[in-house]
Amino acid sequence: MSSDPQEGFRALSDPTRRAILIHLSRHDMSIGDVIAEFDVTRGAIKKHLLILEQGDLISVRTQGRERINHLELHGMKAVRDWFAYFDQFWDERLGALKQAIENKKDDH
Amino acid sequence: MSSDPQEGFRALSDPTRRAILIHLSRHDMSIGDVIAEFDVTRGAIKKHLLILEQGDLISVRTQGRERINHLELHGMKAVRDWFAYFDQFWDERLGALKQAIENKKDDH
DNA sequence: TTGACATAGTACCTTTTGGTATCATATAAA
DNA sequence: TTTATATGATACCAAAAGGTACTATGTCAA
Repeated sequence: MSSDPQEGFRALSDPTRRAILIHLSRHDMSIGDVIAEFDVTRGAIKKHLLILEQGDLISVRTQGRERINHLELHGMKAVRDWFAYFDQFWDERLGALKQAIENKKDDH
Repeated sequence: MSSDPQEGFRALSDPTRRAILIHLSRHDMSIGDVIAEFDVTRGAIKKHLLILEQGDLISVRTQGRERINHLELHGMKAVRDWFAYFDQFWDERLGALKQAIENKKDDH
């Protein structure tokens, strides 16, 4: 059912890549835009973007001579699904979720 | 408020370590118990357990000549908290959670 | 107290990772 | 059609990761 989270976990294990995801959550960015936000070379950023793409956390489309990076949550879902297993051991969270859903019910 | 998830993400990026966490979720295990479940040497497992401990995903207590490993969700919480930011981009999520809680209800 | 058992620690090896620098290619603009 | 811009690709490097083998230490049991 849920795909292998390995590439997603791998992609998320680096702080620069997580920061890139936060940026992309605000708006799509060209590679140049991303580079401007960090103090590393183009080569390094290019590799990070590739790993994020392999983890299905971003997608890339060509627009003229630019390459636009876009947040893609498919890989994130695989990771979240793996996490979901541990919810049963996490009382605090379950209570909060239950309440959230009770509240949701009231909206109808 | 929420602590740095880096060590947690790092610990979760390896499939063997994730598998160890699943095992520990069922019951505490000595290092020897963990080794018996995998096809690698004691040294390798020892390193994995150390990294899990650094990520606050497990705790270890001494019991006689054994060292008992126990699932510890503090590090997991740091990781989940980081994830929470992305919930706003994920519509689908609420439906899945609702279902999870419905299933939980049936167990009672 | 001696032997077996459970784990710790160290040294070492290979592959991966995160990074750089440099060169090549494609596209937009003058 | 040059020229500047945006990106791709390759080779290279140091450090980290994942693994092994071997030795040392602490503890239970006969």
